[in-house]
Amino acid sequence: MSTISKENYLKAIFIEEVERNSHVPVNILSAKLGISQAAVSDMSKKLANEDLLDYQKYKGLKTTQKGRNIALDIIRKHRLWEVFLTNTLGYNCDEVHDEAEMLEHSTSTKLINKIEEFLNFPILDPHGYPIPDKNGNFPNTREIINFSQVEVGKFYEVARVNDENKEVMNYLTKIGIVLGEKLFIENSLEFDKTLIVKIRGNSIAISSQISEIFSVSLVEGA
Amino acid sequence: MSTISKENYLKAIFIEEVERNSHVPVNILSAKLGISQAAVSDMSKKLANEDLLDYQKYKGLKTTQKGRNIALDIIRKHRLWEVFLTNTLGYNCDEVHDEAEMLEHSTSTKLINKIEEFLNFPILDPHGYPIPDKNGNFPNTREIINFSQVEVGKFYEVARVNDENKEVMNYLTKIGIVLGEKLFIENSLEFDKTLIVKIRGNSIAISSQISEIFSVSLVEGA
DNA sequence: AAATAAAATTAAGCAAACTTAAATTAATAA
DNA sequence: TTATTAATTTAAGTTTGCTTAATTTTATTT
Ligand SMILES: [Mn+2]
Ligand SMILES: [Mn+2]
Ligand SMILES: [Mn+2]
Ligand SMILES: [Mn+2]
Repeated sequence: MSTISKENYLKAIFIEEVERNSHVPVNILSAKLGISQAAVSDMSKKLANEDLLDYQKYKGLKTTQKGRNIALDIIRKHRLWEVFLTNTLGYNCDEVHDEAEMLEHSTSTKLINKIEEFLNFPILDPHGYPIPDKNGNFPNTREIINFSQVEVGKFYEVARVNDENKEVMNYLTKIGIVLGEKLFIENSLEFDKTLIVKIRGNSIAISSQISEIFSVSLVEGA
Repeated sequence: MSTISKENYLKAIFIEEVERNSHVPVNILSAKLGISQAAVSDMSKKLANEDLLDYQKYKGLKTTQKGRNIALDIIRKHRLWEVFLTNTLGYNCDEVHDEAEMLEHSTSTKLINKIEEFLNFPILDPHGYPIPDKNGNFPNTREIINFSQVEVGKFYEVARVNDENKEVMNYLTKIGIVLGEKLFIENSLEFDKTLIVKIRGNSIAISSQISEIFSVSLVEGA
């Protein structure tokens, strides 16, 4: 049986396994969910018994096809709610994540399909993450790279911003890193990978830690 | 702490205590929530300890001011969601109750206030129940009476239909008892209180059991 | 008023989802 | 390779919200 807790586990595991392209260590998930490792270990066994996780002791966690279907369903609900809150109700995009984190578990398939239609089938959420369709398929989107991978002398556009930490989001917004914003890479400092970036006419420095948490797409011939 | 379970208890108790105008017996709540009497008895103690219920052994249940505030908040969320599902997303009104029953527990104050504004501050839900405002006050509405109280020879308009039983709702819809429908009381059978009603040009019989589950308002000088 | 029935409570137990502490396994470093 | 550290699992215990069964209280009949 699927519960709120299990849905949160499956979603977090799926997102993490895709990013790492391999099994997710228990301690990573534990930190991400803010739940003890013992509890994660316990729950993993249960999810594996329900054929939702591929799990062997000490080998980390990965969703099965069945588990992935649930994860994608929750991700779809989460991201569509975020669009609804932003576009229809006028939320700021740093205020939608926590609401969506709750709503995603109280939303029937019928309801989310109606919301999707009402919103005119958006393909990206307010932070730039892609929204799976009702069959769990992601839309085709522009190629994006993490900001730490940019090259000096090129133009980029902010394409995706991490949405899980409000403090971080606020900081990014303050320095002008918001979805769709254009920027030019002026320089990269050798010793610590700090990037000097021209954005809205100002030159600012962006530390390597900050660079990790947002992504951009290349603006051709700019 | 307020949980989904406690919210459901408080809402059900409040609605029932208002209808009865007195404390709610444990067995009634038990039946209404589909939970054993033992569990209700247990939970009542906990809610009373949190000063949410006025409860003494064997004396039945009633919300305190504090409990009533929570109940009204949940009722407000429930009914506003029902309006949203019906008016904005095109649900039939017999399909909204179960969805709202879930959503009501995953909705922040901020969110429901935005929804209310988006819907232009409706005062009735799709079944004719009044929606409390953000201070927990009910709107002024037309006087309504239960259909079992109507008088022969008068015109009425359907003003409220029970929304908790889908089967019942479907039946009512089938015989034409839908919100706003006009009807004329032709006769009342002495022995079993069956009412003969002219509705949409047809005369139909409505049993006393059916009469109990919807309400009407008098149409003056019709 | 006593007997019976109904309602409510108490008792005992269970499953879910956590916790902390102890034990075990795996990874890393000397 | 052995010692140390880090990651993971197991064990034991808690809280919430239920269950059924037994007991007690209250209400209804006779
Ligand atoms: Mn989010
Ligand atoms: Mn969630
Ligand atoms: Mn309802
Ligand atoms: Mn509910």
